[in-house]
Amino acid sequence: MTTSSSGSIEAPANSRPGSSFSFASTSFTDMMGSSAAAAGGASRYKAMTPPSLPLSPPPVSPSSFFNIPGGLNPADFLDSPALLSSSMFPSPTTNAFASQQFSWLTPPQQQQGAAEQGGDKDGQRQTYPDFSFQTAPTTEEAVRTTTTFQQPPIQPGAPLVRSASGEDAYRGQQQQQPWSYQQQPGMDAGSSQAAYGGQFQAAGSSDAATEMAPHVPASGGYSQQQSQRRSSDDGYNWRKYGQKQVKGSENPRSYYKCTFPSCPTKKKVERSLDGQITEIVYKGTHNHAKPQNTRRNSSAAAQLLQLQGGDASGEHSFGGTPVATPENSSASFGDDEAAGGGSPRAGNAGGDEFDEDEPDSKRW
DNA sequence: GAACTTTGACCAGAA
DNA sequence: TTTCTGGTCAAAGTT
Repeated sequence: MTTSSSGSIEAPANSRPGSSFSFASTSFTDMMGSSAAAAGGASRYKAMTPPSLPLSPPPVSPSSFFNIPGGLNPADFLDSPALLSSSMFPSPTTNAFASQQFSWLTPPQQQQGAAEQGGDKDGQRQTYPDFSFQTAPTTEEAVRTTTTFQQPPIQPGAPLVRSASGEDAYRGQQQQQPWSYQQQPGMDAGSSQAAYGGQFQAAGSSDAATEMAPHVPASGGYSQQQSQRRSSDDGYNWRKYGQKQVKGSENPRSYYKCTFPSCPTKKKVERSLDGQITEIVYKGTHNHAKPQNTRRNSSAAAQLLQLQGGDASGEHSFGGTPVATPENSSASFGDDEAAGGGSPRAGNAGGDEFDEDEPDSKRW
């Protein structure tokens, strides 16, 4: 079984360019990975919390990453109902935005069923441009998770690209739109995604969030280089072992292996020329728990949960909906970049770090 | 010195 | 069989 997801959030068409943003969601598969599997794979969760509450404030340095009109308090912006409006986030029940952006997608479980029924030829890959959790794989068979990032949000008519391998994925569109946030060159999608959609989780089995973990530039000067070097933000450690220029795509594809001994999990990451992640494909499942006592497993998620009214252990709920715990998930938030270099503001809810950013944590 | 990235070369499967 | 392509290896360089 294969799970994948991708998604995007876009601001209402009439929103102000400076205050709107879009982001491509990560699959956050790991959020559901082990836990869901452990639970029998029957659980399905949906992120109810809007991605509007980044664990960290927007990058301090000027950037097109997130433009906030002058005079607009970022905090206010984050609290703005507009950011939480249904027009920007999928309905928890329909997975569709008010604009019906994702009306085309099939709920994960349905897709799974479809795959089982032959809906998906190989039955191995599906793309869920929504933010709902999916049942984690229950077998050891290779699981491939695709996370497709898009610069502009998925448009209703966006072309669905099917790769030679039969993988479906929405590719990031090259053309940029005024209302789309622009990721800083060199800043991986994780940063942006985490910043604006860290809470969103899609299902999967592995740790899809990898590249998307919240390496939000720390106010104290987060190392962008570090951010790029570290390929994993999903709680697992990855080692890049190859890079290829895939024919038919101008984006180089990088290959990563889980560094855990004997762990067969691999992932492919495609980045656009400007460094934005356009696709992530996971292959295999981790045969180990996420490394602990690592910054990767930082408590960003925990804090997030706390912010959401949950706690860092046990079952949490976003807006009343149970979600994977930081422990069992490799949600994008809570990784290296996020925790370690990236988002100290993630707080120390679950750990011992980020003290220097406590002010930020409190602020947020 | 360990861990990681980079990058050219190699290998295997598909056309 | 040959060619093409994706995936992987491994040495060298970097952090």
